[in-house]
This record gives sequence, C-alpha cells and structure tokens, in this order.
Amino acid sequence: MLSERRLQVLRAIVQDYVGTEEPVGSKALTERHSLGVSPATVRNDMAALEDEGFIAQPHTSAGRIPTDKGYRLFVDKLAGVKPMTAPERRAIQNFLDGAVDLDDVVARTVRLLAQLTRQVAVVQYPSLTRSTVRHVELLSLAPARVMLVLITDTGRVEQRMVDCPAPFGEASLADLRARLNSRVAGRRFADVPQLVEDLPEGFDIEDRGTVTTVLSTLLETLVEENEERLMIGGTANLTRFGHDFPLTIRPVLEALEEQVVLLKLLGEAGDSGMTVRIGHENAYEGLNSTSVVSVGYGSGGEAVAKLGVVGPTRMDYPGTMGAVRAVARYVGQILAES
Amino acid sequence: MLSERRLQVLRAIVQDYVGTEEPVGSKALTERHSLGVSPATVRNDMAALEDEGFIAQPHTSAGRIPTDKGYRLFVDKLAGVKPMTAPERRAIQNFLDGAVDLDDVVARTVRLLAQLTRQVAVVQYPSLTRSTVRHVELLSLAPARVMLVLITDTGRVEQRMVDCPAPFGEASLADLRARLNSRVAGRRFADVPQLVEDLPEGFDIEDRGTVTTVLSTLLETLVEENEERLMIGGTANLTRFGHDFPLTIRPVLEALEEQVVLLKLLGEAGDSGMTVRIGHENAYEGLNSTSVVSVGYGSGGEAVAKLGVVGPTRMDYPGTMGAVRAVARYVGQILAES
DNA sequence: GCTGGCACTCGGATGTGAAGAGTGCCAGGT
DNA sequence: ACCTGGCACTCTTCACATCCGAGTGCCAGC
Repeated sequence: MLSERRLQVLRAIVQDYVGTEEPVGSKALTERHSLGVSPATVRNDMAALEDEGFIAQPHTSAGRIPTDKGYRLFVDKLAGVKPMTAPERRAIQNFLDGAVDLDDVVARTVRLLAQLTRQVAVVQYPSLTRSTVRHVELLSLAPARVMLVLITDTGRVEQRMVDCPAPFGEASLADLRARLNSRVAGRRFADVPQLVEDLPEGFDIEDRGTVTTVLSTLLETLVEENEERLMIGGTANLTRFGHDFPLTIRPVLEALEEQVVLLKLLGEAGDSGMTVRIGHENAYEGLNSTSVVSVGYGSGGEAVAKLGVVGPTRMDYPGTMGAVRAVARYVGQILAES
Repeated sequence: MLSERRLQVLRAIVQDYVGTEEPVGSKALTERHSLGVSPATVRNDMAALEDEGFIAQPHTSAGRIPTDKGYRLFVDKLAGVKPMTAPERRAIQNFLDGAVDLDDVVARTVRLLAQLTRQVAVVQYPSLTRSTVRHVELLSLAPARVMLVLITDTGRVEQRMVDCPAPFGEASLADLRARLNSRVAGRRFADVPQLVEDLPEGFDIEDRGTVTTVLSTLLETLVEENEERLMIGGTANLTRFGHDFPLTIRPVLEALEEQVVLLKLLGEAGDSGMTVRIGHENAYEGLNSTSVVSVGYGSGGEAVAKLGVVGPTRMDYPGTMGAVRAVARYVGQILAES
C-alpha cells in the first residue's frame, strides 16, 4: 500500500502536469507544494510510484508524467468534483434558458460544455425508447402518403414518410390516430411495440395493409440503432492537445465523426452517476490517448440520454467533472419544464 | 497578356503542386510535362509569371507555388470541371437513395461529399423561406399549450412550442388549422407573413390572443437568422492540410463551428452556378488559406439551399468541382422525389 | 527567342559541443 | 527506519558550424 505522502506526491504530480503540460521533476514539486520533505525523498517516492505503474518517465533525465493508472487513482481517491461557482451556475442557466426547441437546447448545451471545459463536447439527444410518448400525429399528405410524427415528453420530434399500399381516407386516418394515441400516449416508447401489436385487427380489411405499414414504420423508428442522435462541438479545442498532434488529433476527429463509435462510447458508460474513462480504458483505439467524462441526464429521476466531453488524458478532472455534472443537471431541468 | 505557353506552364505548376504539395522547379516541370522547351526557357516564363503575381517562391532557391491569383486564373481559364465517372455516379445515387428522412439525406450528403473530395463538407438544410408549405399542423398538448409543426415540400420539418395566453379548445384549434392551411398550403414560405396577416380577425375575441401568439411564433420561425441550419463533416480531412497545421487548422475549425460564419460564407456565393472562393477571396479571416467550392441545389429549377466543401487552396479544383456539382444534382433529385 | 552553362543563394540535413534538468544511489545524521 | 545532502551519470535541447543540393538568374551563343 502506498503511504499517505506518496499519494500526495502523485496528486501533486498530476496537478502540476495538468497545469504545465510538462514532465515534473522532484525539485519543482517540493518548491510548488509544501510537502515538508526534500527533493531526494520525493525522488524515492517517485521511484516507488513508478514501480507501481502510476507514473512514468518519457526519457531518462526527464521528469515524470502520470500514467493512465495514475490518473485513475487520482480520480478515484485523490480528487473530488469541483463544484461550479455561483456565477458559473447563473451563466449556465441563462445560456440554456433561451432555447426555443430541443435542437436548440442540445446545440446550446454543446456550446456551453465546450466552452466551460475547453474540450470537445458530446451531447446525446434524449433517447426515444427511454422517453414517454406525448403524442403521435398522422398527416395525410397525399391519398396514399402519410407523414408520421412522434413527439416525446422531452420535446423531441421525429418524423417519417409512409407510402401506403392503398389510398387511406381522412376518416380512417383520424380513426387510426385516435386509437393509436389512446393506447400509447403517456406510455413509454419502449412499450409501444407491445401496445400496438393487435391494433390492425380493429380495422376494415382494406385499411389493414396501410395500418400495418404505418405501424411498422413506427416500430422501425424506435429501433435502437436508428433512434439515437447526437451533436458534437468544440472540436477546435483539439488543437490544444499537444505539440505532436497530427498523429493524436486525426483518430479523434475520425472517432467523433463516427456517431456509432461515440454512441457506443456513451453507452458503455455507467447508467447512473458520472463515468470517467481514461486513456486505454476506452475500447476504441483512436481514443486511447483521450479521456471521456460522461453522465446521464434526464427530466425526472431517470436518465434519458448522456452527455459528456472528450479531452486529453491530461485534463483537469475535478473541474471537468464539475462542469459536466452541472450542465447535465440544468439540461434536465430545462427538459422537465418543456 | 500571357503567351499560350506561359499559361501552360502555370497550369503545370498548379497540377504538380497540388499533386506533390511541394514547390515545383523548372527542371521537374520539363520532365513531367512535355512542354517542348528547356528548363531555362521555363525559368524565364516563371519569372514572368512571378512578376504578374501568379506564382511565388517560398524562399529564394526553392521552386514556385501558385498564389491565390494563380489559382484563380487556373480555375477560370485553364481547367474545366472534371465529370464524375459512371461508377462514381452510381455510387452517389446508391448512397443517397437509402435515406429515410431529410436529416438522413443531409447527413448522407455530408459524408458523401467529404469522402469524394477528401475535404470538409458543408451542407445547408433547404431554406424554409425558399421552400413551399406542404402542411402546417397544430397539436394541442395541454389546454394552453400548442405545438406548431411546419412541413415543407423538401421534407423539412420544424416544430415549436407555443404557450397560449388562454386555453384553446379543440374546435378552435381545428378551425385555425383548417384556415391556416387553406391559406398557406402550396404557397411559398416567404409569402406566409402576408397571407396570414389578417387571419386573427376571423376569430372570436377570446381566441384572438392565442391565434396571434401562434402566428407570431410561426413568423419567428421564418426569420432568416433562425431558420437556416447546416451540417458539416469530414473535419478529419483537415489533418491532411499541411505540415504546419496547428496554426492553419485552428481557425478553420473555429470557423466551422460558427454556423453564422459558414452561412454567411455560403450566402455570399453566387445564387446560381458553382462558386469558387480562393484564399483571401473569403471574407472571413480564418479561412484565408482555404478555398470554398459551393453550389446551390434544389428540387426544381430553383436552388433551395447550398452545399460545398472547404479545403486548402492547394486542392484539386476540377475534381472537387465535379464532385460538388454531381452531388448537388443528385440531392436535388432525391428531394424532388420525397 | 530558345538553350546550355555557370555562379550564386539559401534551406535542410548533419555533426559537435556545452548547458541544464533530472535521476539514482550512497553515506551520514536524526 | 527514514530522511537528507552530495555527487556522478544520463539524456535532451539548443546553438553553432558545416556541407550538400535544388533551384535560380543571367549571359553568351545559336
């Protein structure tokens, strides 16, 4: 087990390295942090920390930098979450309050997170399947053409065109709309498939084909893979990554463009509470030199989606976690109001 | 006026520089292009071209690279648009045909453009004001809460919440819906403000406030600044920019995140035909070392929005222009079908 | 007006040396 | 048992000098 002081040394190393972006040596450490011991002692501690794999030397005769394992220990044991200051909280609230619709909420959230953390922000749209149906609308655009509009309690709106196998009258449409809504309104989207299973049975034989088509389009929209959307922002912050970044930035940008990768990334994170994935803890190779801080957000107690940031492993974890948590909280409030 | 051969020399310089990314010298030119003259002659021509400002030397004793003015001449006079090959056309069509809704069309278009050109792609959503109203839907979500949904002929759907000053009955809602649609359906969004101007007058006094509120929300949605949306992609291609790119890539990423900047950029481009803005021709400073190739697209003859790519001034103009034009054409077709 | 020849320039690569930061280890003190 | 000062050692970094070659501009000759 590591002594208390060694943990302090590790904490100091992480803090200094995050601040300066340069390997930190024993002398500098004793000067900047009042550890009460001499550089030589710190050197011994550092040697021990290196043996345990918490820190490493880029080259002999350079200072130490934390390893992924070192950051992990730092996050788990040595640092808390830095709460936002009151002015920051007010700024967050003000910024988010002006949104006119869900797209706007998400867009503002992304900008906000990117600005607060000075990193790349990722915000997932509220998942359909985890939301509740507010209303399902059917619009007749042409005799055999229906537009299906799904509206969730979080303000998300999804629409699909449906080409019907046969013309579908206004009356039938109104009928379907009414029956559909009476079954699903207020229920969770995840339950919709079962709720509408036997719906076609109540219709005339000539309309049944169309009803089935509409319903299958509805179900397709709810399929996991299709229904997840997200927005990213703050990619310009990647340029602060490091001096070597041609090689670092490329795969990160590629990962960010692959929504599938990002969704998986967020999906892997724990469902409740904040998740921090450091460096190689991320399954996707391109993100091996980044850390991902994510948290679920939702209008009620339950998370309907996640948001987070992607940044270099050398990041200000307490500050980042504080910002992510605060933003998630306010976004949840906004959604609950709308 | 420049002699025919000098123009050929310029063309060769542009082509070689685009290919190799390195300044091109007189000897290499004569070897790779059969100009029929010796390096010494080419040197004279190059000196002349440099005097005229079409090419420049990074340092004495390096080859020449084209200036913005040189590229301009190249694009205007020396190169055409390289048409897509048949397999490429098929690939474009196949890729775009699978889209399920407008978001999907735009997303696929962005990916496609980015892949074809290996540059950053920007696609504007069909402008509301330049589209035609297909349908306006009003949904009652709560006694004093209405959701307004606008549907365009290009498949774009925009929704807004409206908090009504007074409860609004289903009957009144249906009435408003019917009157509204009979006035605006099939008309251009740009004309909507005039078309609905006197609409509140036909309603009972107690409903008039709500009608006015709904209409003003509708009009707000059409305000230029709010209604434009766009999607970008292929930012990972920025890493191919050059060797010095910390400084180059930063402002470009920042510009790309500022939708306002991008919209202005696309807006400045000519309304019909393809526009190429080279280097300093772009008003926005951060894009001074990039070129923007853009073109309008639309379902009919008229452009409803623009799309294009942003890349280094050193880009393959004929190929890029060909790809941009082809994609715009197919997107137009897809929109016309939906 | 084109060409070969030639001197010149300058950037990039390579090499050397000194400086500096940081380490590891050891012997001695508390 | 642990901390400390001292010291030799390692390696990176930077400055400076050198060399090489690509490319140029110019000129005399065809």
